[in-house]
Amino acid sequence: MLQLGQIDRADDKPPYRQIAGMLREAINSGQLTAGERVPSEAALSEHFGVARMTVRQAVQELRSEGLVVSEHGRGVFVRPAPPIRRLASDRFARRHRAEGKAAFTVEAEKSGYTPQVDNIAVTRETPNSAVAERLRLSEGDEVVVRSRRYLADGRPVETAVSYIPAAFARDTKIEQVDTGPGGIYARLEEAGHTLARFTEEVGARMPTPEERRVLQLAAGVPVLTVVRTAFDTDDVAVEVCDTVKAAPAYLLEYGFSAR
Amino acid sequence: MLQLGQIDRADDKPPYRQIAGMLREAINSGQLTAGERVPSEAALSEHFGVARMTVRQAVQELRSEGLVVSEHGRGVFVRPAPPIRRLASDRFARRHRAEGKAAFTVEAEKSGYTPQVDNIAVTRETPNSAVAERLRLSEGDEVVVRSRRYLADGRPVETAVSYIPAAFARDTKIEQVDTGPGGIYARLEEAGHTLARFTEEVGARMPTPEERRVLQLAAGVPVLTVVRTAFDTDDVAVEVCDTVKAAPAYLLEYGFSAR
DNA sequence: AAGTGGTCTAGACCACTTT
DNA sequence: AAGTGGTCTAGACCACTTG
Repeated sequence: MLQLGQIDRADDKPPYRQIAGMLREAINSGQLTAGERVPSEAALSEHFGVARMTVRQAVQELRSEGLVVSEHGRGVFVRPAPPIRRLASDRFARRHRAEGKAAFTVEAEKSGYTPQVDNIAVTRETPNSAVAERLRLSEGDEVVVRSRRYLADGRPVETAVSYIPAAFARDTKIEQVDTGPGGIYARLEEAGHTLARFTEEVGARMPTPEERRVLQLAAGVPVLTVVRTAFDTDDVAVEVCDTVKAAPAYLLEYGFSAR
Repeated sequence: MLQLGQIDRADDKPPYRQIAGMLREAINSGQLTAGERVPSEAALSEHFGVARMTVRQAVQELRSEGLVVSEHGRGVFVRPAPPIRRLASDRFARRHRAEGKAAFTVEAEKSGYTPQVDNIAVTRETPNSAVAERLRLSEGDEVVVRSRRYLADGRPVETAVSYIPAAFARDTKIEQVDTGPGGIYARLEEAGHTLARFTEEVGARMPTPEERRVLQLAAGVPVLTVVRTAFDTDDVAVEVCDTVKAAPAYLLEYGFSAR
């Protein structure tokens, strides 16, 4: 059974913080390991001699740090660290497309998980200003919007929305649900837009409730946002891809020169 | 005065979520703008006809999303969006060092804020395995550890810890608090380690309580982590720099080729 | 002094999971 | 049925900020 100290009523830190601190320490020191159940709120409330609401406040603090997740009717558990997926910036290299593989498939093979894509939707829309600016579109130009969700071993890890100028998608499979081997980048290259370079803008924030639902994120888990723009050999922006990734599941790798 | 609806007791969503939803909507729709005060807990509790604890739970939800911040004795305020600092990957270009400017100074000039560095500490330590591995050090090799905190217009935005193999720091200013114009990269180059390339590994997570304190982060604000490794022209790793950035204040920009 | 959020109590009923 | 977390009530006292 887990050993826990007692509250010091003389301490200026409020009881709920002291309790949170002791539980955090138990997790960090390995007394409570990943997946293990934290003592029930009733047990903690009795052990520390405080009201249940006070214990709940302590647990809430750990939840918001992402240290534990609670499951209704089962208990509170130490969050197991998900396998980290390293994304190297060569994942869009032409040699992969030449083999008919999309970027997500390439990563999956390298990291050894089962890739899956669902919730694919394709529409045609007038882009918002951020997308229009990146694609240097004129007022009224339309884009093909491809949204989808990626899963690794059945767990959602990322949502992505691609925006391709409608003019570039004409007479290609880009506007169909199945884009064929190598994905949209392969289709763009066949249409004469040989890809030359990409830029990525990386940020992080807390997810919206909608994103939490789609990515099945526990409370207190942030997301990484990556907006990628693809340019062809004429330095024309041919695609903007807006992705939202479950932060704990990713490590992004970039390289650049000192010149 | 802010217009708010009423709770629907027949709705399957609990009252506190309905209240959180209405407040979130008021913020997103612009009825409540950045910096503005949210109605007091007493006022909300009376308006909705619920106990104060129920209102607090709603506000807690918004706090954990980073939408609002509360100030003891003053009220709850819509969080103003901080100015975003875009970090381009040319910020370590040699031309900047040649002008005697460190990377942080370069960004500051471009973005128009006042840069500041404090909490500088320099020690000599045996590195942990992650650092030792990146620097390809042998058992027992020491590193010079330089830690500091960066502020923009007086607000903490980033902490950084650099690890430089002690062998490379010998007879340089690297082990002194003031490293001179152009910073440690300029000193490394003077010592014959001309820089060739960098790699960066980017992730995001919730901050530790210590990081929240040092970066003065409100509850529910994630951090971006960037681990940069610098290589010289012989492809020897000469520095590892571990940084933790307040996520809302940053957008990282990277470019790479399609080859 | 008045108003604000921070913390806490001692209950209650509910929904969910497991036995 | 028993145990778990989820939600809620109706109070209380405190610390902090402002007029």
